[in-house]
Amino acid sequence: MRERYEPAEVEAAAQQDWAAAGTFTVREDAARPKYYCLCMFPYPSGKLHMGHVRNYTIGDVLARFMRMQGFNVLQPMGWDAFGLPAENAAIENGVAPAKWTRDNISHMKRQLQALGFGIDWSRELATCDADYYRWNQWLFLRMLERGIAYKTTGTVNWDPVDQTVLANEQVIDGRGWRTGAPVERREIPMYYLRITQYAEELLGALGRLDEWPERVRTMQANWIGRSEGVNVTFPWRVAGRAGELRVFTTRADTIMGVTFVAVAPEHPLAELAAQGDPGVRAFVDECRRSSVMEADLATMEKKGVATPLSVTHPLTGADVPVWVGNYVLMAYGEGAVMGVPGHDERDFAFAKKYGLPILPVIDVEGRGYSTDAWQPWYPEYGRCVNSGAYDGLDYAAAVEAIALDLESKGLGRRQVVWRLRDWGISRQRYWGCPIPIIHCPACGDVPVPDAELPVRLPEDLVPDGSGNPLAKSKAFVECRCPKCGAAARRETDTMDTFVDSSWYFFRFACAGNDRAMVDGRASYWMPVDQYIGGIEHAILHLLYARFWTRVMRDCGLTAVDEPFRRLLTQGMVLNEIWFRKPASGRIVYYHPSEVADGRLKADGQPVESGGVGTMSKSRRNGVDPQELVDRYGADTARLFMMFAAPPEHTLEWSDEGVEGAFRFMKRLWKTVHAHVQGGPAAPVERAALDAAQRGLRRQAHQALAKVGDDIGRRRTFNTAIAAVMELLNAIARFEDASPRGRAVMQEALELVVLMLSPFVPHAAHAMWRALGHATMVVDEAWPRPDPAALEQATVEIVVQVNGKLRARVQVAAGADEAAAREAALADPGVARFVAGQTVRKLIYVPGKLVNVVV
RNA sequence: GCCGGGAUGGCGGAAUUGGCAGACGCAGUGGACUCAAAAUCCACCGGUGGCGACAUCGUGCGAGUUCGAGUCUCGCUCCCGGCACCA
Repeated sequence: MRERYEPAEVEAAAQQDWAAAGTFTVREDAARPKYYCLCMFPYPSGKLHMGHVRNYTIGDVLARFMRMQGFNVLQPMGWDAFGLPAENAAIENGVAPAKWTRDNISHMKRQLQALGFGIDWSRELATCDADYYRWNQWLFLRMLERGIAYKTTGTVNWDPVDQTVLANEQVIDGRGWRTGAPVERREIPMYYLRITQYAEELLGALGRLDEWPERVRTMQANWIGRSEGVNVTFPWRVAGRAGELRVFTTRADTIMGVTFVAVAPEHPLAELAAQGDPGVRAFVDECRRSSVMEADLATMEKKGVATPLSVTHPLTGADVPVWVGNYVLMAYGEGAVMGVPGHDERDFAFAKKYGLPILPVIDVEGRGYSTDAWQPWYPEYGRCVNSGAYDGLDYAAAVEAIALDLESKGLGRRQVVWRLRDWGISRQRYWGCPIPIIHCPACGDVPVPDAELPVRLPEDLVPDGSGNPLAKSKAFVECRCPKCGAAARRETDTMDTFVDSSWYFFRFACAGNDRAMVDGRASYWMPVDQYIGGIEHAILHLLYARFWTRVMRDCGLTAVDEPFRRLLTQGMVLNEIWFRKPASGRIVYYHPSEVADGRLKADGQPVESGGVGTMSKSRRNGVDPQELVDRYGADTARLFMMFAAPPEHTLEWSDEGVEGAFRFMKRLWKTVHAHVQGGPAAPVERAALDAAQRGLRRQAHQALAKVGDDIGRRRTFNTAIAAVMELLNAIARFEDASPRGRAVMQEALELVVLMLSPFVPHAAHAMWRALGHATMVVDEAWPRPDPAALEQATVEIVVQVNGKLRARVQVAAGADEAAAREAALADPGVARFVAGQTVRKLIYVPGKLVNVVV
């Protein structure tokens, strides 16, 4: 063992030893309990960022810890390799997305290896490989057969200059990101997956995901959005035509307060009205031109237009005018609402603006209602008034009575409506998984036969920003109809990349099978025991994966329905933001390393602080993990990230903090070095130790118990590391070169190395060898705390008088209340506060505390 | 607007079941070593009063429950995140 800690040398040697032994290559083994530890796979954007390092360090610590607990641990890694950035890079640099992606993968793989993650690389996959995405296509065809996948028209953002479809993130302030042209809405045919069919199950099962963060479960529940209500029919008749307008409402109790109905601009009734009314036509067309994004819709002014149509109130028979409103969403419920201005804020505003009558029909605890101005309590539940037969009923009774009456007339039924919508997976993009459909002029849309899968994506195309290069590739598009053999066109849309990430965890478990999507190996490994990734995937990715897994289950491919048993969402990595705002021109950002005490090092002039924020290229506050590893080694980088904050919190970058972690590594190394210079130590003779030796031994075993609990149960890696630091501080104070002292020292250092080995595996590997072991520390079992070491003859208890801390006294370990009372009252510090008063009561918490109440 | 989470020293954070507030680290201060600096080591490090022992206040604000509250209850303030014209 060298005296100096040389991370580069230590880390290369450890990695070589692991590789030579095939340490992380795992096989299914029915005799051992399995543990599948998975981190969300990265998008190969170029190089690793700090968020990756944090994510994969958390996973690696858990994987190594569980391995030491005796589990057969699988920790795989792959690449979420399809997506828009590869096309953008192609547009900028003229490089094919395939080459760009694969170059990035090989670079990032080397970086991951340098960080020492215990990954089974034999299972690596990239979603852009045909032997992966062929199974996307295969399962898509099964979904078509089962009616889970279907085709219908959908709305997209259309850039009229580039003649291309834009993703939502390519629309900036309603304009195309490259052309600046106002974006239009377009209706085009797209494929959808019927996730709504699984809404009830996806929502219900959230309750059983008790090892997921509450936050994520709530977010998913809100997203799925279950509403119970009544679907009400308003019949209409106009110029010889008749029909029924349906609306959904959760407030059937207010139905007697309906003074208008409003339909979405895309609603068939709006179209009908527009045919005979230029005013309505103009309004509907205006709505169509506005943004497709709902966030924008929400902030738009509420506007509407009256139509010449009216409908019949299902209970009163009154005529109710039909309006078209821009605030009515076609995609939710029936695309139409009943207007109850008395008790709905939007309807109230709408009625005020257009002079529609406002009729209060709910009385809330006798509070006075005025139609002059909206009051926040107007939508509260109460008793029906102005409602004929329903007067006096409360919310539940009124809904019940009204639903029954509507049902008996055939003009309504109770209904559950979901906010969740079906998943549109068609993307008019090149770099994605081709949708395996052939369009035949005679046979229509024909699925590609299984035997012809995969439909391979040509890898030599270079997008130029206008349209989808696939559509321009004759070799790809032109084909024969599988049914009739006639000339046909291949579908050029590709799948949403969320499809790729919805089942990759199954594929890791049965890598390399070219005959089936999954096999028996997947039933050994699945479900994933611990999944780790960013909170930004709390809704879409995790919901799609839960859905896709259920589809696989219903296709008989797996018995699992929840893919991820336990979920950890790690916080983001933040850094300081510094900038200057010139009088004219754009804000200039400075890297925190260029700034000291609020001044730019280069010119000594002040810069403005933007607080802390996520590391990003645009704000120039990123820290490159590579520089960190080059300078301090992977172990220090890993240690700092795990120590600086609990895994779910945001982590503020601190160069000083990294220095602190490095200092700790050097101190630990030096301590081990100094110890092993003394030659081999004898085994600990438990019975023959003096007080100081027993003390260190107790601290070591206490730390061991805490660290095991912190990693295994609490996942508070920061406190685990703090406990080891505390132990090392105690070790440093322990100066005892006697044979017995050296034996205790040897044991304590071995425990430190074992406890730290999940965090700093390379240094632990070297120090374990230095401490005299032929084995690799990575193969060691997690030690059990020795109960004998934890025993104490006396314990310190705190003494309070009236709840205020007044003294600490030593009592025998198993002391009863009488003994504790005696010791407490005998203490002079306590006596001072008790003197002259009567002890009314005495609380004793054994081994901890006495509270004297006077 | 609705839902969720949070607020503890100069900073990141700890206090796990209602029982010693501030573990551990960073920054800072003083000292040792050094010609000097870096590195390293030692000590101190919430406020106020006191030479000191010690006392006293202190976990966003206001109440409450309790022998005892950072932790529980009620009411506020502010911050962060999610959803958001969802009928």
